[in-house]
Order: sequence, then C-alpha cells, then structure tokens
Amino acid sequence: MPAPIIQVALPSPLRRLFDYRGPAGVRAEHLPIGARVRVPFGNRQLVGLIAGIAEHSSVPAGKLKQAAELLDHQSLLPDSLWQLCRWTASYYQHGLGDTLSSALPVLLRQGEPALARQDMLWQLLPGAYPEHPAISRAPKQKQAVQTLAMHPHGLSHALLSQWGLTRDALESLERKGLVQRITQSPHHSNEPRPLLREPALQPNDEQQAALDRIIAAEGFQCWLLEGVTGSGKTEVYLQAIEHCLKRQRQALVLIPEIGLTPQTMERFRRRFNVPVVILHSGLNDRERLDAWIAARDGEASIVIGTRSAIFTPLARPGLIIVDEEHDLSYKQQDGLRYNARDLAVYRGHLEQVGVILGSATPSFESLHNVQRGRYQLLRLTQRAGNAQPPRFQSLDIRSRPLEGGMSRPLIQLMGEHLRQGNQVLVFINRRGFAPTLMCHDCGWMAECRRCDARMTLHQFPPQLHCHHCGSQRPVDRTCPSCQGEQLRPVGAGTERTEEHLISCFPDFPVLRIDRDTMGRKQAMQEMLARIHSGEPCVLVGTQMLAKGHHFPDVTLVAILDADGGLFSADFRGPERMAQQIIQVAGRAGRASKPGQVIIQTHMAEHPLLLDLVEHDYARFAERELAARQQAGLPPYSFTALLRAEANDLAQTDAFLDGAVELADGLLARHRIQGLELLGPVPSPMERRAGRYRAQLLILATQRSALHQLLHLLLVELEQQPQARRVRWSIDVDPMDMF
DNA sequence: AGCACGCCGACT
DNA sequence: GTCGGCGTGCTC
Repeated sequence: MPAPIIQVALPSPLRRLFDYRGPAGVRAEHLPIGARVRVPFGNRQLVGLIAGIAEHSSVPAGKLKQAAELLDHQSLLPDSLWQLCRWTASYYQHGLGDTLSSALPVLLRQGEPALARQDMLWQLLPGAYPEHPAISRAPKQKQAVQTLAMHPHGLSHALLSQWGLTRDALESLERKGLVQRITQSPHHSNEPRPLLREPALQPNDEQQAALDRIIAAEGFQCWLLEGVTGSGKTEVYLQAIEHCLKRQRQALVLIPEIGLTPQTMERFRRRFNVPVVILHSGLNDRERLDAWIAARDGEASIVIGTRSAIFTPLARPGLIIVDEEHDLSYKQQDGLRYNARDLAVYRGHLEQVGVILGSATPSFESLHNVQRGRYQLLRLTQRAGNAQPPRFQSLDIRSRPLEGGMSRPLIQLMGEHLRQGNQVLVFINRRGFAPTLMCHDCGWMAECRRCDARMTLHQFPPQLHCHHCGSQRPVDRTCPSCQGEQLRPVGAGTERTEEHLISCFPDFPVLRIDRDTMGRKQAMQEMLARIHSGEPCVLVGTQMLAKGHHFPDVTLVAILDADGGLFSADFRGPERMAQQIIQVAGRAGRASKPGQVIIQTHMAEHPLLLDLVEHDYARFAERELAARQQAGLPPYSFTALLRAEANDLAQTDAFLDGAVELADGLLARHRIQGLELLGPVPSPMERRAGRYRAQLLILATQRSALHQLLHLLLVELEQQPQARRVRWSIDVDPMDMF
C-alpha cells in the first residue's frame, strides 16, 4: 500500500491545499482530519491542519515533502466548527488555511499543545472560609477563597485567571493549608447546586411570550428579538440562557466591540453559578487559549465575546445570542471579511441550536429575513416601569443661522432643560473643530496631500488632521492659493460645538466625549461618574455616546445633522442614520423623566424623516425596504465587491479591467444569468494614504449565481500577473463601498 | 504573504 | 568593489 498523502491547509493567502507525505513513523490511521502538523514550506516551517487524506497526489513525487511532526492525536476542532470554517472559507472566498488561522487562538497557530495550562485544579480544604484569620489582610486570597467556595469540585487556572486571581495568591493559600491541588477532571460536575446566584427578574407579558417561544423550540430556529431600548432584552437573554444551562448545554453570546464593558460582563457573571468565559481584548495569548479550551471541553458554560468569538468551539452547544445584531463591528473589515452575525445563524443551523438576534434597530437584512419567514419576530414594546418613550421632533433649520452647528431655538430649548435641573445630550458625528478650513477670498480648502479628502481643523493643539490617513500639519496662516488672510473654519465638529455651548451656558459644565478626549483609559470612567452624579450639564459627543451607556438624567437629546444620511452616496445611508438616531435617543430618560429628541434638518418634509418622527423605526424600515426592492438593492439582491489598491492608477485599472474580462468570459461560458458587473469605478475616495483605489461591484439576483461566478473567478484572478502588482481583496456582502 | 534570487545604481 | 532598491517567481 502506498504511503498516504496528507492535504494540509496552511496559513498562506494561496487558496489551495498542499500535499505532503505523512510524518515519519506515523501510521495512516493515526492521521486524523483536523489535526495539526508542522511542515516545511519553502524555506520555513509552518503549522497547518490536515484537511484531507489521499492515496495519490497530482504533485510530482519528487516535489513532495514530508511533514515534520504531528501535533495532535485527534481533530483540534469539533466537527461542527470544522464545517463552519470550511463553509466560511468557501462563502467569503478565502483560503481555508488562512480562514482557520483567523479562527484559531494565536498559540494554537504556533503549534502550542491544545491543553489547558494544567489539568490541575485548585480546591478548597475543609476549614477554609473567607474570614479565616490567616488571610484577613490578603484581599486577593480572600477573594480566591470566596470564589473556590462556590466551586467545590475545584477550578482550573483558566477560570481563576478570568476572575483576576493569580497563581501567587493560590500558592500562598496552599502554604497556609487552605487550598490543595487536585488533578481530577472538572468536566460535568454532577454535584447538584443552584444554577442561579441571584434570582431572575419577573418577566413582563411580552418577555414571557418571547421566552415561551424560545424555550418551546427544538433544533435550529432563528429569532429576531426587536426590543426598544429599556424593554429588557438582556433579561430575555439571561432567562433563555438559564433554560439552556438547565439542559446541560453551553451558551455563546456575541456582543459588539464597544459593548463588552465590565458592567455587561458583571451582569452575566452575577446571575449564574456557572463558569463564564469572557473573551475580551485584555486577555493575553495564554489566557485566550485557556478560555478556548475551557469552551471546547465543556468546562465553561457561558462564552461571551466579540466578533471572533463566533469561532469558539463548544462541546455541548445549546444557544447562540447576537446582541445589537445591526452593529457594524460584526463585520470584519480586512483579511477574511466575515460577518459574525451571519456566521452565528449558519452555526446555529449546523449545531441545530437556537439563535437569538437582538436589537432595538434591526438591520434591514434581518427584517427582510423575517418577511421571508426565515426568522421569527419577537417584539418587546413595553419599557420597564412604564417609562414613556422619548418624543421625536424635527427642527427645520432652513435659513436659520447656525452657531457651533446649533440653531437658536435649539439653544433656547437646551437652556430650559438645564434650568429645570436636567442634562442635555448633543450628538454630532464629527470630531475636531470644523470639518474644513476655507479661504473666504478664493474658495481654496485645506486638503490632505495623501488622500482625496479635506483636512479637519482641530483646535487643541491647533492643527489640521486627516481622519482618513492620520496625517497632520500646521494650520495655514495665509491661503496657499491666493495669499489671502481670510482663512475660516467651515461647519462644526465636536470642539466647536463645545466651545459655543460653553459661551451659551457659562453656568453649566460642558463635557465633550469623543476619541480625542477619551485618550486616557480612565477618562471615560471619570466622565461617566460625573454624568451619573446627576448634576445638570451638557454632553457633546460622537457615536461614542450612542453605545452601551445609559444616561438617566438626560431629558433632551439633540441630533445636530441628520441630513448627511439622507443624501449619502451609500445606499445604506438612511438605514445607518435612523439606527444612529434611535440608538442615541435610547440613551436618555427614565420613568419619571421622559425624554425629548430634536433632530435638526434641512429636509423636515422628507418622508423618511417623517416616518421616523411621526411613527417609528419599523415604519421607516418598511418604506426604505420598499425603495431597496424597487431599486434591486440588498437585501433584495446579493453583492460582492472586488477592491484594488496600488501606488499607480494604471495598475488598479489593468487589474480590474482584467477581472471584468475574465468575469464576462466565465458568465458566457457557464451561462450564468442574473449578474451585473458595475465598474470598475474609482472608490468614493479615490486616493487614500497616497494610494489609488478602485473597485468592481458584482450584483446578483440569486446568491447561488453570485457564488458560482466568484468560485470560478477567484481561481483565475489569483493567477493573473496583474494580481501581483496590486493589493486586492474580495468582499462578499460588503457593508460599505469605501 | 514571505522569502530568495537577480539585476541595476551609488556609496564607504 | 559591496550594500540595497524592488521586479519576478515559488511555495506540496
């Protein structure tokens, strides 16, 4: 029998597998699919996964190399996760090896054994209790004793380090004879103990109805949980998780990048008496691997994380939750451009478990999936404690002078709210002092030298910044074009709005919250503490204000400019704008203090704005979805975007023209119908950071046709000589055109 | 993507 | 004479 050939997926952008002879002395039946191997590749060594076993290779025997080492004795991933990765690679047109390497923790890609740091567990000895005199002055040790007391079967280091408990603290306890090391497996402790650490809240009728349906379901089902801010989506998540845990299954919770605050983590940990693993950005590689293994081996019952957590293996999957499913941070914007929300739905299907997508402002894709009957809609319309929803009003600013981006009537209204002892929130989605600097004599504007974009004027320190490439330069004193001296800031950003508010309301503090003021890690905490003290003040900020936090003493929310979204070059502009307005509005108010939302606009009669102001997000979405359908745009069609970038315009053109030619040929040869190639066209910002960018949009009426073309096209495109001279990428289901 | 090879210009 | 710029080719 000939030695078997192993087909290895390697971390390389090449979209193919590489054949090797098996490692010396390893028999064929000991080469499982999904196990890692170390192999020579060119003149370096790489770690890859065995993706297949074959009798023969099409590679000439003389070129075949032998794998150096087998790193796992069984598949690294459960079958369902392996399938998820294969599907992801195929759907997003990415190499399998590269896909796997984005899905795995760094240490596993480097060949580290797939074992927790130790199988050893720490366990409390009889006689240890938190008030023990030997640890009265050691808070960490006291905390360790408290934690271990809740886990009588012992805890691994992976989990203890999640609570911030160090090896030192435990070794001190060991020396004091209060804890011991044991080596037995912690999995599936059968010790009965209460699941809940604190009681669940009493659900209202809507929450109960949602839970009834979630709990009654078996196998795969996807729910869109549409709940206005404050309607208690999190409580539904928690009770759905409780049900999942009762069935001895694990829950996976995805949260947007900004949403992974200590408060959220705490809320999950406080409710349940089970090990919770949180994959946050503060973990080091070792902690990340330990958490991954705890999830894979079923030791962790709840796994919470951002986008990449969708690739966490689970021994006993039971439920997947995607909070704020409309959030753009679920879409990876480089390399493997996956959407974790969409992968969550596919994973639910693979694992035959329920998936809950939650949002106050669902994405149009999800609303469309409800219309098509693929998702079930669960609505929460009541707010806790009978809180009133905020009142929306548009404020027509046509021919009204603006100062700091604000009209007189708005300033007046703000004054009223402040004098009544309330807080005011001003939302303006532009950092800096002014979006640009203009010469009053000749119309020259300050532009970035490396991008097709205007420079933003900043005041402290005074400088021109490009928000696209990060370059900075001093503010011009005189016009470089006509030598005039009338250089003026045009428009308003957060700094200018702040400045004007200070002059309008000298008696009230003005707090600016944007990326520039939140430089220090603690700055946000200090700012929040101040806001939560409840003193009347004005908050000015960008979308940083729109996420995660709640400001109960805010009674007036002002949206300074809603028109950008209505005019946007991107067809998703209105959807984004509406989501942003509703999300910001949701930050404000509580039962006793109903909120008011003012939207400044030049287009007060715009039907979309009327829908939003006089009705709600659902009505707005209905009209906008109809317009998308009329125009044949997503979610009623399917898109992929081929992007190219080079120092030289001619090279992006040559590459994309070549792509069009290839695609046209393939469409004709394979008789693929219902596809349209739009472009190539320059990107909306043609030059960015000194490089030229262009793109080709592929629009299809059927997803299958789109993928049929992409599969054929990418193979050929990769081999084009032009492809070597540009940076290019394919984005399936792109979320923006930039 | 890496990495080596190879061919040219401009330095100690 | 060598150092190093990046075009080209290859990775089982």
